[in-house]
Amino acid sequence: MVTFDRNKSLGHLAGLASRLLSNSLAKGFRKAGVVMTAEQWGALIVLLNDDAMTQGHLGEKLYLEKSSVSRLVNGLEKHGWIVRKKSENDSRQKLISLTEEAVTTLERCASVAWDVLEEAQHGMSEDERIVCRSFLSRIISNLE
Amino acid sequence: MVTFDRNKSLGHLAGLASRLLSNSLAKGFRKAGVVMTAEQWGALIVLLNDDAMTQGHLGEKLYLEKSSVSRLVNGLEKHGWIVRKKSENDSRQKLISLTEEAVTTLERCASVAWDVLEEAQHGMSEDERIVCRSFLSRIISNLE
DNA sequence: TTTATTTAGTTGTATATACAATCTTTAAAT
DNA sequence: ATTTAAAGATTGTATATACAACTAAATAAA
Repeated sequence: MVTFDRNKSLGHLAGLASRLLSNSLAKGFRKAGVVMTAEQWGALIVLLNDDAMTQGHLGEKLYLEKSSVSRLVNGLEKHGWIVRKKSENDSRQKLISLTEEAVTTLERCASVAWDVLEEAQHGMSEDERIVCRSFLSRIISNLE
Repeated sequence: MVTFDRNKSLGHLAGLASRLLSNSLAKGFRKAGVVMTAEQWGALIVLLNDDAMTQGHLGEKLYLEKSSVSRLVNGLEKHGWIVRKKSENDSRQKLISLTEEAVTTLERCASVAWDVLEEAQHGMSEDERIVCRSFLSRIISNLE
């Protein structure tokens, strides 16, 4: 007989924590008047810190398949948060950069994101938060 | 200026760890000759421990919307891993139960899942693993 | 230089998931 | 008893993601 206690499984816990975080972020943004998913938020933050990158580079940062990047960027473009520009050096590449509107919107979302992260880690000391993140980083590097 | 270090964000780390775990599981199953997603695996394990439950009950266990359960169960049914039976007490309900084939398949998958979880937690002591899971549980209960 | 290979993105297809709308059946209210 | 409300499940629609196949452009090989 297979016995696998799913409730104590790392996979279950990581998946659920991640999903609840994403859902809370999206709900918080919506309540603040911004229709934005957690994944879009993550991608825009990457672009905010390192603007005008190719889709391939964005995919490396987000650890996403190029096809997933393509569709994620489609959504960002539809919202008017980014623009695609053909690279002059290499016409296969498309450079993604944030619009002014995106920067304004991110300002509005930042406090929401902060609050959600705070709620998620409520009752955890700063040291515990650091240890928690280090465990997740360990898992990531183990599986990369 | 918004400054949000995504690389150190809990959301980023939890999301990526969860996604890598799911991908590794699916790849491991595929390599073992079973085409099964991590989510399907999770649902089947729930059913293995507590068979013949309604879709609503399954959704509670998995923390999924009923519409998501409906489609997840469609997939399981298509694979021949579960059957839907109308409840006799309440004809709105559908009782889900595992097939023999599912049990056999789960046996084959169990060692793969074990190996992936082991790989993910490589270098972590048993105590650390427990602490890691408790952190994730804390996050889940904070957001629930 | 012509051909073969690699690289960057897109599109097809499939599963995962949420939210809203709908349908059917049961339970509650009048 | 009839009407209203609630509950269980499905379907429509949208985003997220992976994998495979494909297109176009740049590089390497011949």
